[in-house]
Amino acid sequence: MTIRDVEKTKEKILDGLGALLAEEGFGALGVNAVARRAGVDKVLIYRYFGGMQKLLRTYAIGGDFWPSISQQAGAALSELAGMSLRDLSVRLLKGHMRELLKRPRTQEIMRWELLKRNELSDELARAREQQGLEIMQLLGSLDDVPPGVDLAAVAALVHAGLSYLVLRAHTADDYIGVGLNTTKGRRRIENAVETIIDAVLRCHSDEKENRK
Amino acid sequence: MTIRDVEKTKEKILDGLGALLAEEGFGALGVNAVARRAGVDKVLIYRYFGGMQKLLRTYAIGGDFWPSISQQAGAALSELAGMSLRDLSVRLLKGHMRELLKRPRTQEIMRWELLKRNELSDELARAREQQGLEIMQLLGSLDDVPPGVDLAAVAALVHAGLSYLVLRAHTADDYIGVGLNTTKGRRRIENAVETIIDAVLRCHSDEKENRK
DNA sequence: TTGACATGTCACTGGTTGGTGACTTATGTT
DNA sequence: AACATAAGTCACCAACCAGTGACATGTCAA
Repeated sequence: MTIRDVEKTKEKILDGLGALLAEEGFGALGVNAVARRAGVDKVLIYRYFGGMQKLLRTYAIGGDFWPSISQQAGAALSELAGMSLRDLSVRLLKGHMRELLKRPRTQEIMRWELLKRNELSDELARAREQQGLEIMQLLGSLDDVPPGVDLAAVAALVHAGLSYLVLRAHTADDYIGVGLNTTKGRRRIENAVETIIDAVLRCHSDEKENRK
Repeated sequence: MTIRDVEKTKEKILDGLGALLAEEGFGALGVNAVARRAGVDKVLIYRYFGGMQKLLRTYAIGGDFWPSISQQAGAALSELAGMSLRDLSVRLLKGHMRELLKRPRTQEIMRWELLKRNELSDELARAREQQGLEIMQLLGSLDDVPPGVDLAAVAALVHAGLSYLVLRAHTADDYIGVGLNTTKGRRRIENAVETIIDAVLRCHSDEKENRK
């Protein structure tokens, strides 16, 4: 009765998984649920993907979930070369938040990544880690990195903070008095990023002697 | 045959839930699993707690999950009064990470909080938010907050970053090249906190004019 | 001691899960 | 036209799930 088109069916399955993930979260995931949502017999999931695990892998690896460096920066890679370390850092961090806000499915995958360690989570982490390192390489190549500042650690901390605040916005409205779901709150967060980057990149003297 | 002690049984159930949560994560949660783990008939969960939902609420609200302010600061409240804004901020943030690292069940609750919004997640968020505001009040009362710096937003960002890195350590080993499960990596993160706080609290001048 | 009730055990339901084998039917090749 | 194979449907399995009713038994008050 139905048209027989493998690619189309595969697509339906992946779309169904994505929709289910975005709307219900991964708590609702399962072969039956995905098949039902995709309007497809679940046996096809086994035949085409080899089971739920591999389907998830195909989905998470293949999709357009992870914004590229230029997407995060909001500019072509060629333009980035001329920027100052400060501008580049701020652009990338702000862009990270902005892009992540636009991608509910990516958020869902990130939430899912926090749960349980397995081969897939490791694979996702590896891919993401590589991009992070590329970005740090880009930043580190600039010559005005202040001495005594562990830029990677600072960037990791701020980057992680932005990620968490975006993920947290899904289930909470405020974080230490900062609104997570208002434009005002988001601007406060963006300004905090600027404040931190500006301060760290400028005030680097007497960092060492002060610590001990 | 068995001793009949309601309180003991309730405790067994809550302990079972906690152990299950810490070891398997909330993916494995359920009336049957908890009852099995606690060595108790599941019907008692319904009788004593009114179902899984309310059991979870009792668990999450009642337990010693959220470190107090003095726990985070690693000092009595009375001692905190004399500290500088810089020292207090650093102590609280570092303490937050340290305490969170020691509490796998709290981590699990936090992961769970990210998933789905409901009455319980709202209640947890409210309680946590209140403590966060208390801390900010404590910090804000000090008179050396630099003008033009949104301390709450900066604190929220760093606090969120530490939280995310701790949660992430469960399923990944690195974050932008920073080790999450090594003492060296944790020290880098702690130093980054210091770097940021130091820089933000000291370099506040010409913040405004520079932005535009 | 008797009776009432709280405490805990057991068995069962209806529904869902992941997974598999058998089946029908369309498609494309010879 | 005959055929092999791929595409999709269907029925079924054992295991698990949440939830409930019936029952046995310990505890305590009258």
